[in-house]
Amino acid sequence: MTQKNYTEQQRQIALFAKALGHPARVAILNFLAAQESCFFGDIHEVLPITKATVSQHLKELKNAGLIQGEIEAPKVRYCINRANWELARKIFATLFCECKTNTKCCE
Amino acid sequence: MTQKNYTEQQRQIALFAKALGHPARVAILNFLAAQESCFFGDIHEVLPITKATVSQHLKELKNAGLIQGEIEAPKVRYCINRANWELARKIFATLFCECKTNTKCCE
DNA sequence: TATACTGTTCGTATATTTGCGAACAATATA
DNA sequence: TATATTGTTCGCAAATATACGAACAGTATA
Repeated sequence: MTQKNYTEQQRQIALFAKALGHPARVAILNFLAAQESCFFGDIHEVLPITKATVSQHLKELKNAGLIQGEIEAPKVRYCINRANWELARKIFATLFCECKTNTKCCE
Repeated sequence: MTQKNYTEQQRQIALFAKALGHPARVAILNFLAAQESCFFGDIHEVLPITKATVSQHLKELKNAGLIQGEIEAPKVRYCINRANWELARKIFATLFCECKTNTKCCE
């Protein structure tokens, strides 16, 4: 089989999508997107999982570049990474508008 | 801990996102979205993985509702599920537009 | 300095994902 | 009827993901 690689765009979409691929992480993003920023505890409070697991999910979202956090001792403040959030918005919009026959999209 | 469940919307996003969470599946969707429909073999031809694995990825996309396939003996024709494609487009657009301070999005 | 508070990291168990070759099923063709 | 073509399914191995409690680290407070 010849070498058929995936494009950078495809890898980037997959990376963002993977981060969005768990309800807890979607809930975290919903929560963060609805406000300027908030503390870890506030996020933990609205989720049905332990703090260890919340911390893990936050780490993944951070690795994907969708959020960022900074220490504000003794708490940690989290917020959406606006630049990448916008990038993600565009990249997903592009993907879903690449449909040949759907007259309803891209309007 | 009280019961804090995820919303249906959050589960749906996670479901779609999970399906998009692998470059091969993104490539398949790119390929399918660019045309009316095509056969399994055409998809396999542009991917760097074996047919067994391609078949598996197609199954996942089908389970997520993003594509559909029908037998056209001895081949199998696949295409985007336009209704759910549009739903996905909307649901992702909504997610990414729920940002409080980003002036660039939702324009 | 001791204690409380806030999160992260570690270790572990379990489940899911990814990928492959081989076997299989169904139809088409020689 | 035998053989080729087209995909799917099976069985397996390796890698990742998910979740938890316990331990830990850092700062604030008594």
